[in-house]
Amino acid sequence: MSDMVSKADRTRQFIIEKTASIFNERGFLGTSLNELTKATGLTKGSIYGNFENKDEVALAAFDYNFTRVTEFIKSKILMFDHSIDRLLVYPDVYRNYLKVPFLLAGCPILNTATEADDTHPKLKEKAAEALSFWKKSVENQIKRGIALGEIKAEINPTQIAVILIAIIEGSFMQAKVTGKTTELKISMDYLEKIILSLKI
Amino acid sequence: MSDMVSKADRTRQFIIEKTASIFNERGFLGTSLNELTKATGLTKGSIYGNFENKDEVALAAFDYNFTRVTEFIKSKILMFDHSIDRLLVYPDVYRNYLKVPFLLAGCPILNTATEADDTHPKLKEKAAEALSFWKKSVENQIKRGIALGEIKAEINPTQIAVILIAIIEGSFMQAKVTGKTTELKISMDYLEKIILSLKI
DNA sequence: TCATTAATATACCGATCGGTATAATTCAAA
DNA sequence: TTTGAATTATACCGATCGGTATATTAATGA
Repeated sequence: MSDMVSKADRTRQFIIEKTASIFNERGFLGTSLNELTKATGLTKGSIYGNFENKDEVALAAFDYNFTRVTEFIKSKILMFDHSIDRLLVYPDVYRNYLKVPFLLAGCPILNTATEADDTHPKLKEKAAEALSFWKKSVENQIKRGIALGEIKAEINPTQIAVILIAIIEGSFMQAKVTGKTTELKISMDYLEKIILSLKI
Repeated sequence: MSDMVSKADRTRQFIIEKTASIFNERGFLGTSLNELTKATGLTKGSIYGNFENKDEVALAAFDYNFTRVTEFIKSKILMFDHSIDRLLVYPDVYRNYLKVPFLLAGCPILNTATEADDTHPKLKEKAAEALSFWKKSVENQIKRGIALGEIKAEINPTQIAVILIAIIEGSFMQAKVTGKTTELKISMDYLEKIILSLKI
């Protein structure tokens, strides 16, 4: 064994990477196994040798999609020290979502949540966990700002987190369906003002 | 002919009414013709005698769903004269979405937009038109308020409309996926403050 | 090098998909 | 009451769905 990573592990990862964007773009029901074989160049048997069923591929793909966005945001956030600058990363990233390849098909949470909420409990649960993680991250960022004396102490972290997420997701949907970035720009300008108003 | 409405017209309407909520809840791909026959008690031949294909049923169902929400909101709005009171109808309705049967499965625009944006151009177009209509309605309500001296003249109607829609849709998604109304309550409280801040 | 196992490909399964041709039925007007 | 048209039901189509048993190939350790 050369590197402690089995062939199967690598193939599994390969399948996830090649299909994740398809799941995000077309949804669970909109993605057939045939498309998975086309995207990977593998056969059905090969895919089912690495995953139990379509569900398992979709769940892994969601994790991959969400992690990609999360890591991207995280790397941008870590470029700043001040809590306000860190929070401003959100409007900055989503304002330019056309330039972020893996955001072009939309936010994985929004896409998954709306498709799965009444049809696919396991994917819904994934979306719920991801949403909770995002909310917690924003809350912690705000709490950090308060602790460092950068953000007003009377600010309610949960409230700001919920509003921030709502504005991003809601305007993201508008942008996707209208095909224009006007609404997104308006919303991100507004979100910036909210964030700046937190400053002490 | 008894009432100028043909049997076919009535059957067509019957099919729409019986299937609209299914399309909204399960999506276009998630709704099979078998489910349509079960929901209506009609057969496939009967459905295809009144609609050209599944697309046409789904498009009609979307119109029906959207009209229901629109009419509901409109009736509430017309109970008030003051522009601020009228705008407050939005947070009031969505805050209590659990009590509005046809909102339980989610907002038709959000559901349709996220499923169709990369897969179903015709449905996407419907969602885009509906969104545009909603935005225009809010804008007009604000313009009316400005004209009547009820809303500050420096307010940008488009901006407020976009933000209002974003907050509603974004927090609605959170509510649906978490199964809790906490986020919705927080967001609607915040939206109320925004609306009240428009007052002269 | 050889045997063993892990990984992939082939070929197929029953079920369901959306859709349709045609037959049976119901309806409205004469 | 009869007739022609409008409406609905029956029975079926080919295609595709997710999934699997089995054969083939490739990688691994002795």
